[in-house]
Amino acid sequence: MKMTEAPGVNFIQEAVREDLAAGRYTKVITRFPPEPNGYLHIGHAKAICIDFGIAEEFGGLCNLRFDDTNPTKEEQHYIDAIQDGVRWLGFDWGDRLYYASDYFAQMYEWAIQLIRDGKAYVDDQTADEIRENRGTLTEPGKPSPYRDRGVEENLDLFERMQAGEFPNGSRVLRARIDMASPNLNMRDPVMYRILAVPHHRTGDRWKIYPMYDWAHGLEDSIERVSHSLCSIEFQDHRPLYDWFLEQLGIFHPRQIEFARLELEHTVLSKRKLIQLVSGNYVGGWDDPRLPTLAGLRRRGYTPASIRNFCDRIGVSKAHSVVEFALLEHCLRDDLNKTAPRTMAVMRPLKLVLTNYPEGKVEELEADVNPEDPSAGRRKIPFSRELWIEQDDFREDPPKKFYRLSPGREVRLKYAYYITCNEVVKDPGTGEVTELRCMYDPETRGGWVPGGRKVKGTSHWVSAAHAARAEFRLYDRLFTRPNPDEDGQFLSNLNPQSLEKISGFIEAGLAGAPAGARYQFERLGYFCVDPDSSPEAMAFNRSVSLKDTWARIESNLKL
RNA sequence: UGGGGCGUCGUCAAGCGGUAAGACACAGGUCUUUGGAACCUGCAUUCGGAGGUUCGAAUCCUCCCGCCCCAGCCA
Repeated sequence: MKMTEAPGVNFIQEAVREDLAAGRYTKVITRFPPEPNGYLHIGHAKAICIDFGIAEEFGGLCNLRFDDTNPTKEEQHYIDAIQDGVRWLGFDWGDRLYYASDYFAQMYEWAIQLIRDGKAYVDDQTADEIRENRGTLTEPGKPSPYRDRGVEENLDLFERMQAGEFPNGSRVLRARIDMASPNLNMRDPVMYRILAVPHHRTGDRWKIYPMYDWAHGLEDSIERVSHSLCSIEFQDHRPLYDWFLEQLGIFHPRQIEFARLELEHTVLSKRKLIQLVSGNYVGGWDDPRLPTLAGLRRRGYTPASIRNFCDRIGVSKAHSVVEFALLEHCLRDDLNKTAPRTMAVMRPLKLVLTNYPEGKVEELEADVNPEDPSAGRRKIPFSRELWIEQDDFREDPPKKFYRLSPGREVRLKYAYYITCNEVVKDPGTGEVTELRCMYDPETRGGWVPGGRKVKGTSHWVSAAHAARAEFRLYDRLFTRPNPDEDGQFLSNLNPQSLEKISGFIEAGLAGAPAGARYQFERLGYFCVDPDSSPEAMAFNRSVSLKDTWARIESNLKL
């Protein structure tokens, strides 16, 4: 890594810095405010990194606040899962765990204040009427017939809304702002709706629930949040956010918006993710092909790699779609330094060393991680019959193919030089079923005293010692970079996004705990899936190693 | 066509009037018991377009073009 990288100050850091310098705020408080109605995904990870990152950078604090203002969609188990996800990502909110629902009483008081000031009114129009009278993008809205109701009547009606006297949806409380505003959000937005349904935290205490625009700024204000960071679609809501705070004359946080993350070949909208899960297009919220935190975690992504990714994509207001390759790079970068190496064969081809004594077993030594000498060495059993990768042999090798072929000598990693003498085929299909080779006893460990070089090195496992294992190979979930480009994202699913194959692992790996990560040499990074057992190990391929040969070969074909 | 926002390399993204950072990707090379990693080299005479201001413009002004968001009693 070069040290020429600029300090990198994004526009939010700049704004916070200025606010502090100007004395507008004395302490930086941010918040991550998920609604507990779904699972966290990598887009949330970006927001989490920004929210907690800004707080930390300026010596402040970040609140974890559940924005639980809509009991029809929210559930306790989402609250648990979200906390688990934030913690896993590596962030700590300490004792700053808050709920919007804890502020409902205060919000109610403030609503009464606005009614008294003539700045809010109860509207008896139906939802359809409200929509029709809101006007359009080019035409102003029409005032509600109830807009000029007297203060006492509004007060009475509002109290009775909360008392449960009216059916759901029959009335709303609206802010009295400007029905002709070019910003639709300012055309007398709804503050409360009647929703006599039990809330997962407040039970049946409330018959009315606050809307986002009314509630969010108040929540921020109550918590003395200095900088309320959110995504770009809330820009149009900022005038309203500010309006409520001004009318109430309470502590006024600053809302700053940034572009949300989009990733190629996947979807990050709650709605689409739900469709994938409930339609059984994937195995669940933690399907390793999903960009959910649970999915990435099961796939083998490390928290550090995701944080690093969020760091590298930067923060701006420009609509951006990041290539998947960057996320993969961040994972490889992390795992290369930390993952223990081991050998596994995904697509086995039998190899017999004809001059190696039958029944003999040697213990050979190998690095656990060549990038990290402190990781030590490990022992691997070697014997006469081995499994190697089918891809490592070509009967008729193309140009630049350095691996094994008839008459050619290659190295078995950490073991011996071998030469292929005979190719055994299935007489029926012509398929290569076995390679018969000779090893050079002088090359033990994979070195040759004189310096005779060999161009290829293959990984292998001893047939007598290896354990069977399942490998789950994942590919992009969608074939198109922008899956919903045609509005038909479900029809753009990649039918080859999951391939399960059976191969061999070093025996010592059986029994490795779920979540354990390894590099299978020359193949990629894998992690133990939770549905493994010592007798039936299953490994998820987190990401492959870069494959130069595959690139050369595909360039040759072009 | 109302309002808001955004347009700098294939993808992100610095740049804040003084003569286009960096990362990923890609291409070539060195090295190598992972065709991995590491290392080296190359990769925007140009910043959506056109005018203008200026000794000097990606940065300032004007007009134009394109993309995104907003008409939930969702957040």
